[in-house]
Amino acid sequence: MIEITAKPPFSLYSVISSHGWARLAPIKIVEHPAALTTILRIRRERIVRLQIEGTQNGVTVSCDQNLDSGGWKEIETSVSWMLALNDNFQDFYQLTNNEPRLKHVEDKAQGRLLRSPTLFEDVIKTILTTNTSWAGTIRMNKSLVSQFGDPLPGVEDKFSFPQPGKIALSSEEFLREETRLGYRAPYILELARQVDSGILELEALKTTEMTSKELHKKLTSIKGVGEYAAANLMMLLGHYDYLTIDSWAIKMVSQEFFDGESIGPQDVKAVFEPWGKWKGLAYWLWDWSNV
DNA sequence: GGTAGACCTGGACGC
DNA sequence: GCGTCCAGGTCTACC
Repeated sequence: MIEITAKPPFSLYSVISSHGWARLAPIKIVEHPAALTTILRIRRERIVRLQIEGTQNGVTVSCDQNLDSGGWKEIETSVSWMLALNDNFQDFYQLTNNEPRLKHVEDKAQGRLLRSPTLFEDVIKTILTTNTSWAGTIRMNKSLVSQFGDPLPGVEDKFSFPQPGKIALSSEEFLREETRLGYRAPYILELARQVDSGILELEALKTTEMTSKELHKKLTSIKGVGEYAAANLMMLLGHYDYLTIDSWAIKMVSQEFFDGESIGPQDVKAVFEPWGKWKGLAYWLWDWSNV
C-alpha cells in the first residue's frame, strides 16, 4: 500500500461525484467507506486491481498483487493523474467565494474532475456519452470493456479498459453489431487505429504547451468529437475556458437567467463569459437547485 | 457561417 | 406485445 498526498483542500468524495466516470467500467465505487476500485494495466503487461481510499491529506492505494518499486511508481503517477491530486484551485476559489451559487465549492473541495488513466480512455468514454442516454453510455462502455479488455488474473468478469491495439484489430461491423456502438462504431475504430499506429499521439496532449484554442481544434479534428465532447475533454485536461453545452445546459441556463425563454449556445456562453479561464468549471459546479 | 437531415438506441406512450 | 415517437450530439451536404 502507498499513501499519496494531494494539494489541499482535497475530498475523494468530491472527485468521485464530480461527474459520471466513477460509474463506468473498469472503475467502480465502493460505498462504505467512500472509495474507488479499478482494474489497471501496469508495466505494459500486468493487470492489477487497485483500491483507492480517501485520507485527511490525500489517498491510500492498495493493490491485489505484490509489486516492485517501479510498479508502485507507475501506480502513483496514474492515480495522481486520475484524481488530479497536484492541481491547484486557489485562484478559482477566490472568485467562487464571492458568488452565492458557488460558495459551496471551496468548502467541499470541489474542482477536481475524475479522469481515466489514459486520454484514449477518456476520449472513447466521452464519445460514448454523446447522443444517447446515460444508461446507453454505461451499456456501450461495459460491452467494450468486457469484449476487448484484458482480464484480471483469476477473475472471470473483471477487465482493464481495452488497449487501442485490441480495438484496432476489430471491425466496424463487430463494433456496430456485437458491441452495439451504433453509428459511433467507425469513430471508435478509427480512433483506436490512429492511436495504435502512432498517427495520433493522444497521451502527449496531457502535457502539451498548446493554447486552449489549439487544443480545442486538435480535439474536434477527431471524428465523433464535436463541440460538447471537446469541451468535456478540455475540462479533463485542465482547460476550463470552454463550456460543455448540451441540451440540459441550455435548459438550466434558460430557467436560471432568461425566465425560461428559448435560448441558444451563444446565450449560455455569454452568461459565463465573466468567469474567464474558469468559466467551464463555474458552469459545471453551479448550484442549479433553485431552478 | 448557418441549417437540415441522417445516424442509432432505448424508453415512454398509446393501442 | 407491437408500433410510433422522441431525446440525445455529431457529421455531411447544401445554401
